[in-house]
Amino acid sequence: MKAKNLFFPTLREDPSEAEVISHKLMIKSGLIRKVASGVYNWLPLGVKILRKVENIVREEMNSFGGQEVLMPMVQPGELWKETERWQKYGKELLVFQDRHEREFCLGPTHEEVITDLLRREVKSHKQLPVTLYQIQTKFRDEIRPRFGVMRSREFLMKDAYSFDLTKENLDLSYKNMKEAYVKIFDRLGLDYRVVKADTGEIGGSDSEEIHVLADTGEDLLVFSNESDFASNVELMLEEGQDPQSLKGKPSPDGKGTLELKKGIEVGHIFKLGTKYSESMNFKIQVENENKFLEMGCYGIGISRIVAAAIEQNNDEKGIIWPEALAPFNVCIIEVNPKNDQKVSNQCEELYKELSNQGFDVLWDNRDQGPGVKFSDMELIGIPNIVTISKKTIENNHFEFRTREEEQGVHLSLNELLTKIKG
RNA sequence: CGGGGCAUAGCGCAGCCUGGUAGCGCACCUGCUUUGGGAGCAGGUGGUCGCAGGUUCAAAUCCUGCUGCCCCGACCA
Repeated sequence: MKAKNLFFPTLREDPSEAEVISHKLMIKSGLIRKVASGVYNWLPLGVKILRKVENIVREEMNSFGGQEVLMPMVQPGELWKETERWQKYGKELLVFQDRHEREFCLGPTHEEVITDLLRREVKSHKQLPVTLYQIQTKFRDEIRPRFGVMRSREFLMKDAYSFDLTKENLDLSYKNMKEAYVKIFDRLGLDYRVVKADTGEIGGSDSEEIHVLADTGEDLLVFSNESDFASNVELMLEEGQDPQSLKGKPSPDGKGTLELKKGIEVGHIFKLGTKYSESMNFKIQVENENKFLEMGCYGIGISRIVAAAIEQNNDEKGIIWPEALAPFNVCIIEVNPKNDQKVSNQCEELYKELSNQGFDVLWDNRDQGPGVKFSDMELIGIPNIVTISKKTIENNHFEFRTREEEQGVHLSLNELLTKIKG
């Protein structure tokens, strides 16, 4: 893509509305703009990154046997009354009436809708197990939205639901999903941990969270320094206990002592058991018995991952995208093309060559000085930077560096291609 | 909802204390120059000072109410 055709309004100064680094950088680099508190526009560059995350999640969901569906954002009140969450979910549930004064809510999650869907369609154990997922916009009327898309009211989420006949099979589906999650977060290239978690309002038995480690995280996590014990502190605290008091204590599994770290919750997997199948009467006959379905639910905060990735990967110049999330693989900085007609020509050639090789290239052909181009490309975090100028043409080479390097190296076309392929 | 802060040009801010009809930097427009790290000079465009009411000869400035936004807390798949 040519930068002239990309709508990415970058800012020179820090936006006054943002406090945490990821929020500042997302606004500054033209990924998002605020519409209202906790509600954001995603601009082209932001959408590109969102899609990268989505696609990794989608690929792994599919390869682990999940099937994609799309459920509505607007949900009828009756379903929520069946599970009694119409009352219990609290004010986070944004409710309203349609013109016929029927009650609806904006979906903060989809257990009710998916259970309703499957109880109508699944009549035999032969149709099981089934795991469905969607990537869709959720709305939770947070008491205090904050830190941009990190804790917004409207956000993009992948939510998956598994349906099994027995607890043993639920265990398998859960384990399967956990594997998929590990695969996903490995591919995303983030420093993350899987920790034991509270099951909270949503109910159920086992539950684990996936956290991206970052000092600005809202959750405190405890780890053993010797074993793989890891938990959200919530689970370890007595009433009124100071989390810091856990530090240095022996790990509950008897191996090592505890240490604390902060994390951003980006995924959560649950064994729901029969909580929803019972309240919504979803059962299937096996032999002479009617059995309630064993359910699991599995969330990933897609938009939150974008913020978490930035929180973990930035410097004073801007974002440093992990390869898997970068909106472009390479940018070509065209330095002062008016100096020499050949500059643009060579940019065009390289642009075509790299594109043909399957790279997503951003050619900065804007009518700007080199300083602006370098700063912007660094701000938006393109991992590989190629510079073409009168000088590089006279010397018959390309200048190349990665986002994190200060100094460039001089390369031939072939060397450049190998380098970018990494 | 409790505590704190902010609201003045597209963005970042000053002016407010001590009332006299709005300013700076960046951006934007025009021209010339410049061209490897956010260019220079000259000229220019752009504001119901968040909204409503009050005090006053006169309000961005003082008073009251409201709204929005941010931060801390409570809350939170």
